[in-house]
This record gives sequence, structure tokens and C-alpha cells, in this order.
Amino acid sequence: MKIGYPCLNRSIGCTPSRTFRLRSYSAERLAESVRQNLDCLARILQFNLAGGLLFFRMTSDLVPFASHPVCDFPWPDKFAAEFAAIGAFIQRNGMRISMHPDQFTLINSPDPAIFERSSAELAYHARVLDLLGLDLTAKMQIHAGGVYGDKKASLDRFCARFERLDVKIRRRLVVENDDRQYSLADCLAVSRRTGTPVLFDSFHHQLNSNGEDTAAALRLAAATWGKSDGLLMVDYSSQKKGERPGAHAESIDLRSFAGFIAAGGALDFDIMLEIKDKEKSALRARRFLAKISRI
DNA sequence: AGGTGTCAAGCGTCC
DNA sequence: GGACGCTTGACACCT
Repeated sequence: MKIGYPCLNRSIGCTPSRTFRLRSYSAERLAESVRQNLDCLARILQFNLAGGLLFFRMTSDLVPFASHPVCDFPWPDKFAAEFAAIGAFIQRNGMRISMHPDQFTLINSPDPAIFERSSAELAYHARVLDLLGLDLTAKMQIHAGGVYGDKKASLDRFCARFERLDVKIRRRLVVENDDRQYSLADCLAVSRRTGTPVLFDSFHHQLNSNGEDTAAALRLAAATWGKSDGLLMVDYSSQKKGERPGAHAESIDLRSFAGFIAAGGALDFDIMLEIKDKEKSALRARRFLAKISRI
């Protein structure tokens, strides 16, 4: 069981997602941003190693505008050495990496242009993981997408479009249950048809499920991960008290977390903590898991 | 230096 | 048909 947090670290005073406005694009600006982002990413990974946090979600903003037509800068060549060094660090220390292309990445959109842009965005993410030299346990998670007034047709379109994606994308893509539209059961159906593993989001499952309890849900999702995919990935967060359902808590509630871990029984999986205070809660969760000998 | 409006990208909801 | 939330950080421009 590895534990981690997404994208940013609030303790070390750098950001791996420096960007700039599209209208101020230049190759120099892009190169400078990528250089600083990679430097910061390396620092975050060192911080994580020191704290025993071996799971990390890398930001999609590492290379700004990477899949945008404006980007004519050959960043994979220019930064090959930096990527390779970070990748070697990750592998040497037994770390695991995920990425989460954001809400604009929709492979089931009825609009072919949106599919093409999404495909380019996924290709960028896969390129980053490949440049790092990571094996196929490093995944990219997306949601099933929009419903567009016809859920069955939209799921069919997801599966058809999946087959059209480059193998470099397909082999790293996993589908995550969302909080409104596509539940765990929907994602499992996609998995049966495409072979793509299902990433289980426990918080989304609380808001949108077909009644499976946590133990059953974890086992169903875990069964979709093959040997080369690695352990099941789980997104975990908790409800912010007094806020609308779905709002992420400020810091981890260790009692709820303990209950979740207990529900998993002997099943092993890796946990991404989607909690606002990021590494602080991840460190607390790690200490808790160490205390109960799960790490 | 600090404050604020805005930012590549889409969907769904609400009016 | 348009505004807004999602979820949130960081830029860019303002004072």
C-alpha cells in the first residue's frame, strides 16, 4: 500500500505548474516554465521520499500548452535528460505515479474535434510518462465523460473511441467513477468491453453508486487491474462539514480513514488522498498506516 | 506589495 | 440562449 497526494506541495515553496497566458506564448517562455516545473517536481519527489509518500499524481500543467497548436517547442527532446533523471529517481525509490487529464478531456464527446483534442491531450500525458521511462503501472485517469442525453449511446461511443486511441494511450488509461453520471457499475461495464482498469473513487462512490458497500466496491474495482497494471488505485477524500455534498475536506479525518482501510480488509491497493491540505494529510495518513502495520 | 479579474479546453444545471 | 459551478492555482494587470 502506497499513499500520496495530487499535484502540488504546500510546504516546500515551489510550484510544478507554472504557466502563463496564451497570448504571451513564446518558445523561451515555455522552455523556462518547463525547466522550473521539472525542478520543482524533483524537489517534491525528494520531499515525498523523505516522508515515505511513495505515490504521487503529477500535474497536467508540467508542460503548459503541450497539446495546443501554438506549442511548436520540441520539449520532449530539449528536456529528455531531465525527464530521464526524474524517472530514474522514481524507479530507484519504488515510487508510483499517476496523472489526471482534466475535465476537457472527453473521448466520448459527439463532437469529433473534441475527441481529437482530447486524444492529443492524452498523447501528451502518455509522452511524459514514457519520457520518465515508467512501466505500465503509471496510469492516466479520466472519467467516462458526458451523457449527452443518451447514456447508453454515450458509453458505446466511449468504448468505440477507446479502440481508436493510440496504444501508448490505451495501455495507460484507466477510467474513474464520477460523482454524478457514471458510477462504479458503469465503469465496470466499460472495463469489460475495453479491458481498461477501473480506478475507484471512494468519495464519488458515496455520492453516486448502485449500492455496493465499500468492501464489495474495492474488490470489484481491484479485479479489473491486470498484472502489468499494478495494484488498484483508489482516490480517497472526505466531505467538508457544512458544505455542499462533494466539497473536499480541508484536512483528513483519521477516524473515517481508519474505517475505510478496515473495510478494505486484506486487499492491497494504493491511495491518492484528495484533501485540500495535500502533503500534510498524506503524512498523517502514512503515520497511521505505519502504526497499524499496513505500510 | 497586495488585490482582483481572468485564464485553452466542456458538460450539466438553472434561469 | 446565457451565466455559472465544477475545483482551484497562478498569471497579469491594477492600484
